Amino acid sequence: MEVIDQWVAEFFLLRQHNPRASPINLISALKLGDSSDCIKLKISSVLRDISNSLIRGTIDEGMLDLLEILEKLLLQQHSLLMDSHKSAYCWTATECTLRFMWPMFASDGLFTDALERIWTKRIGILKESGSDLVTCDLLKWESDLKKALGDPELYQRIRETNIRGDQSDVDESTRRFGSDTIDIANEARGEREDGNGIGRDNANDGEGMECLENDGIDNVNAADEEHTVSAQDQEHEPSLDKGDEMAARELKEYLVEIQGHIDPSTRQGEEPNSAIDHSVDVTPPPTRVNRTGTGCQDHNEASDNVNEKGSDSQETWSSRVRPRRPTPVTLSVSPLKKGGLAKPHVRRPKKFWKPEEVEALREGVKEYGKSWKDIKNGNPTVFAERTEVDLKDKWRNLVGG
DNA sequence: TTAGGGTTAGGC
DNA sequence: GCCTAACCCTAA
Repeated sequence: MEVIDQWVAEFFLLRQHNPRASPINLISALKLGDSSDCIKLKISSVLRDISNSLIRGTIDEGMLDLLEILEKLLLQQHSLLMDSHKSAYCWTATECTLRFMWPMFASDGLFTDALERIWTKRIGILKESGSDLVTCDLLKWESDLKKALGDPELYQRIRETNIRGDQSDVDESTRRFGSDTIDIANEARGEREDGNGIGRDNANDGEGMECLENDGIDNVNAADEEHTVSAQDQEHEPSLDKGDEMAARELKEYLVEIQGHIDPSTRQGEEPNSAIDHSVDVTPPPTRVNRTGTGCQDHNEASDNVNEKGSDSQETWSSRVRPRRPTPVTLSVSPLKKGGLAKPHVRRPKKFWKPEEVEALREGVKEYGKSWKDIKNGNPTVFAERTEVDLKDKWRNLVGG
């Protein structure tokens, strides 16, 4: 019976795209056991909930605790960390920082505090422990966010390209695309489609937003999400607070259960330890800052965040910002057929082969034959700026073919 | 992923 | 205009 329950749970996790529905409910109802597979399934359900929270903008820093605990649990089971787990951590950390960028400025201090609290202290500890949660993307975000502190132009650019879309200034046809939904969902699935995540950004993403190696939070379908959330927002807006409150409570209870796997002394009904429950109050003062006419827009006033304290009646900020794209990384080789070039049919600048490249190619052919991919992978430094096709073409020239 | 034909750009 | 090297496209 438990096997069937697992199937049902897996099906639910794979198919449900409603950010307002918590998969934890079903997992709990099915009364799954504590086997390794079941725990992974439960972890997946938590990741799905975090994904939903990101989509809805209801993420808070307590999620970072949760994700860190999940990593410990997986380590205990000698299981590998899922990419979606790492991505969730990166996005959550970034989201919890970005929310302080709008409408405030760096000089207001809250952004600085968030940098110190999340990136310097929390992630600093992870770095020291060699955590797998510290990914390339996370480090790039850290670099950019800290750089933005002393660079008003970068601060402004990040702020403008990562805030949530406007709900009042845009016309009806574009409103839905201004929502977090499509972007988050695109991010989640897009990189599976185009490999390197290149060339799929909208105009706001600007130059260089090219790198995303992870596969995002699993199972999110952009079209479904977009449709679902829009419809849900329209149909159920009056009950948002109550529903979110329940989801927050479910998630917290679930956290206790998961933590129990790590620390048997922690059991259902007990309060999570302080490491879990010390999520900060990220609700900024209720006063509004005048808009500056930078193209940034006013945002949805409806509060949909009960994970943050005091959000019942006052506006919160988590619904305004969310991580959008990984930080800029310039590829050394343009992807030829994946839309990575600004315009189609723009040729790469001609780059003549250096003698050491030719020599490495000769050696590579001796070792691997005409397996251009292996040759390139066998000498990634020398061939950093060459594609497999380049290698093939050069060899053709060399042998006079 | 690879092979092979086509295109482009620069030198002569 | 021809040759060459590098880049691009497409079929298998």
